[in-house]
Amino acid sequence: MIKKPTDAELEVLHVLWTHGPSSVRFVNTELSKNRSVVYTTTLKMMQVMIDKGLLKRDTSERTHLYETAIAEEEIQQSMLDKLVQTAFKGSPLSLVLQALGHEKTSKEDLEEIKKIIKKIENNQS
Amino acid sequence: MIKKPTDAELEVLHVLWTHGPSSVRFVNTELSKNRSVVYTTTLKMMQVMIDKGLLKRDTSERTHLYETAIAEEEIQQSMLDKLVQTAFKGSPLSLVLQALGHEKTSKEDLEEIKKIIKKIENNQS
DNA sequence: GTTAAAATACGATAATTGTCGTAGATAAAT
DNA sequence: ATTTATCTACGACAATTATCGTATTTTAAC
Repeated sequence: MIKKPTDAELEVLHVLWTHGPSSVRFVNTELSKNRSVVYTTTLKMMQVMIDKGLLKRDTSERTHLYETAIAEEEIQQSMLDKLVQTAFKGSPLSLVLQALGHEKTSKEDLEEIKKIIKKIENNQS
Repeated sequence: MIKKPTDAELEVLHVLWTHGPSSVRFVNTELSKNRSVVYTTTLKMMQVMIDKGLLKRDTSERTHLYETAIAEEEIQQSMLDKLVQTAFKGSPLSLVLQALGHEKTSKEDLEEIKKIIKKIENNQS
């Protein structure tokens, strides 16, 4: 079972997923674009995330390089599952409908989704 | 902007969404089916939720009746949006694909989704 | 080589969340 | 009417999360 990252931890993961292995300095700079956060706060958080097994790091150089220890898809899935359970009464369908219904989904996106559906249908039959 | 309910608060909301206006006693009994929780804990939580504006209550009787102050859809949408931002790089499509890809979606569910897609397409053209 | 800049480590604290016990009020049961 | 059960209010505390300051080390600049 995956321990759900906190909101602040997700922000860090987001940076690492997007930019790959990074220094604390870089992550902090990215976070600072959204909100005010002190360098050592980011450092401390990322150290805690090491302990939790959410991150790995290379300490061979003075400036340590951090990367995610868990695949993005895995965490996404785990958070999706959790959201379905807690907010959508256990119904993934309900979640998908809500997502489609209220987002202004583009034509291209709809095509993508139809493709996936066909794929699933083929596998089922 | 809606303040995101905590996990424990979501459990309470879940009960109220499912069963409508309820007493603390009833909510606590429901929660107890899943995990061990003391009556006053549930009471305190629901009182806090009143302060946060997540619940309303009728205090005209000795046994207060609580109900949700925010529509289920609104909270669902707000949590979806948040998840999309934090875990899916801002792409609702990515979330939907992930949800469809990993869940064993039934034939019936797929039909439902196709219906929604058609509906959206019609509105767009 | 001394100073300045940048990095890590880590403890302290604030803020939030979750938990529970006790007190007091009200109603029901006997 | 006294006891018992049930309810609310609320303070206190533990656990988790988030934030930051200080100390120390290491590199770079001068």
